[in-house]
Order: sequence, then structure tokens, then C-alpha cells
Amino acid sequence: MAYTPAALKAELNERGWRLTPQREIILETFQNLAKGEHLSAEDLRDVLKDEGEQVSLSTIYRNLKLMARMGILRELELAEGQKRYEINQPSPHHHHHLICVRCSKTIEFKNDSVLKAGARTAKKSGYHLLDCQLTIHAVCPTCQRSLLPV
Amino acid sequence: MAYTPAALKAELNERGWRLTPQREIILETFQNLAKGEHLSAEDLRDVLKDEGEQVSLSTIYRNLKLMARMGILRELELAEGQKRYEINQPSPHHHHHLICVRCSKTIEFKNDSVLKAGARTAKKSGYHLLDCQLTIHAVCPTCQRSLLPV
DNA sequence: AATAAGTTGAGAGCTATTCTCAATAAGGAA
DNA sequence: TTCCTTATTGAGAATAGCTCTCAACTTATT
Ligand SMILES: [Zn+2]
Ligand SMILES: [Zn+2]
Ligand SMILES: [Zn+2]
Ligand SMILES: [Zn+2]
Repeated sequence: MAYTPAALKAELNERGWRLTPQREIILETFQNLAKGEHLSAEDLRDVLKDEGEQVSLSTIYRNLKLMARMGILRELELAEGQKRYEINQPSPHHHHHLICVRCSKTIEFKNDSVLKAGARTAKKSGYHLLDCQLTIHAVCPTCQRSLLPV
Repeated sequence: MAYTPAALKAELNERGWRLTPQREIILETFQNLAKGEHLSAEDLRDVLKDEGEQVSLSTIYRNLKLMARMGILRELELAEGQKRYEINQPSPHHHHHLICVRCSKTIEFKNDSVLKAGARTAKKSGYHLLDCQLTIHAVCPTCQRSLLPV
């Protein structure tokens, strides 16, 4: 509810870049995503196709990376295999991830003090913060019981 | 200084796996690594070759993954391109990473309260903790000054 | 409307990582 | 120790996520 197409355009133009229909629709898609959903490049392509919007994979890859580097999206390494993305939201909605390394089941959790600690660390070194993510790798209760090694 | 070959063997055998010279030497290499060093699979292959130890890339990839899933190594996504690994150490040596998304310059920092918060979160959900890593994506002072967009 | 420069789409290209499988070696049992 | 079972290794092929290339097109600006 925060980031309008106009704001995106302003931020792009400021750097000599342009607002395209593809970029606008990608932002909109992530903003409308259900809580807890994380899309890979191909996922996004499929979601867009379902909505009748055709955007090429090249363009999707390019813009996921671009928007992550602008701090608009977060780039996550949840399961093995491919990167996943979600919208990068400030404090009340900001969250972290607890991941089972065996089945990839992922739990989101909030912790504002961790977020604050991250922001403080970045500032102290003069870094401009884009994203702060606590990632916990663990084995979920189900996989602990399964006895299958690794 | 903590993890002996015997301890590695015990933990492997417990799961029906075996201690091989390759596994022993990989563990030893990571234990002797300088603070702040993070090796990719190919890096490790080269380091081993320099020490006169020939281990195939297949074996290296397999065992990096295995040892990460055992909680012995940490699998990190520092720069783009490939995964990097380091030994997973407990509290006094445990640390997190602040990464410039443009030049990949990485700073390690410690924060025990973040580590504790992660451990608490895993426990609360019944997960068995393997690794807890706070990753901060940001733009370093040098890259902020460079004016080159993204 | 004209211009300059950024962006897109299609497909080729790249490369980190995984897979396959025959040969080998570790661990447990006798 | 010796034997047996099964995990592991190494070499190379295969996979796949992602990037690159470039002509056609679109955006922002004047
Ligand atoms: Zn999330
Ligand atoms: Zn699980
Ligand atoms: Zn480190
Ligand atoms: Zn930098």
C-alpha cells in the first residue's frame, strides 16, 4: 500500500532509468502477493501469464535484480536451486525466515530488535542499508522424526 | 580447535556414513582458514591442490553440502555467482555479514543477541538449529560515492 | 515531432552444480 | 585378519538457472 507507480517512476528517473509497463506490473504483482509467498523468476512469469500479462524471462530476471538492488525487493535463498523474491517492507511488516534444510519448509517470524541491530551495524560502517535478513537454517520437527539421514 | 577427526567420524558413523581422508582434510582446511576467509568449491579445490592434496570437484561439492547440512560448515551467499563456505563456530567466534551489493565487499561483525534470538526462535518452533546468519545487504561508502547507478 | 538513450524479447551462451556409474575403500561381522 | 556389504570417490556428461547479445521498440526530453 506504500509504493505507488509514480514513486517507482520518480526513483527510476532519478537514476536515468525509465518506468516501463513491465516494471510497473512486476511491482504491482509483488505488492498484491499473499503474505508468506516468495516467487522465483519462473514463478513470476507464470503468475503474470495467468493474469494475461506476457513478460519475457529476460526482462523478469533483469528487473528482479534491479529492484532488489534498489531495495524495493528482497532476494532470498530459501530452498536450494533458485533465488526467490518478495516485497521489501519496513518495520511493522518486516520479517525473517526459519528454513528446514531438508524439506525447505519455511516459517516467517518478526523481530524488530534484530532489524534495528542490523540497521545500526550498517550505519556504523557508513553503508546504505538495503535489506536486513536473519536466516535460520534448521531441521523441522517432521524431518527430525523421519530418521532419513540428511 | 574444537572439532577433532574422531568427533567427525563419530558423527558420520552415527548416521551410517563414513570418514574418508577427503572429508578429514576438508574439515582440517576450514579449521585452519584465516578469519574472514570464505571458500567456494573451486577455491577449496585450489587450496587443497596447493597443499599437495588432490580431491575431485564432485567430492568437494558433495561434502560441502553434506557438512553444511550437518551444521559443521555454513553455506553463505556473499557475492553473486557461487556459494561460499566457512566453519560454523559457536558463540565467542560466531559472526554475521554485511555485504555491499555492488562491489561485494564484506564485513564480518558479531552480535550475540541476534544469535540468541535466532536460537530462541528455532527452539520455539521445535526446529533443530544448524546455522543462524544475519545478512545485511547494503551499499558501501565507496560505491555510494561512485555515482554509477546500480 | 524529433532525438537520444534506455528497455524489451528471443534465443544463444555460460557456468556453477548435480548426476551417472564403474572402481575403490570404509566399517562391521565372523 | 579376512570377508562382505555398502558408502564414497573421480571423471566426465548433463542440467538448469541465469546472463549476454542485438535488433526492434519505447520512454523521457526538448
Ligand atoms: Zn518472507
Ligand atoms: Zn523439514
Ligand atoms: Zn564469515
Ligand atoms: Zn561497494
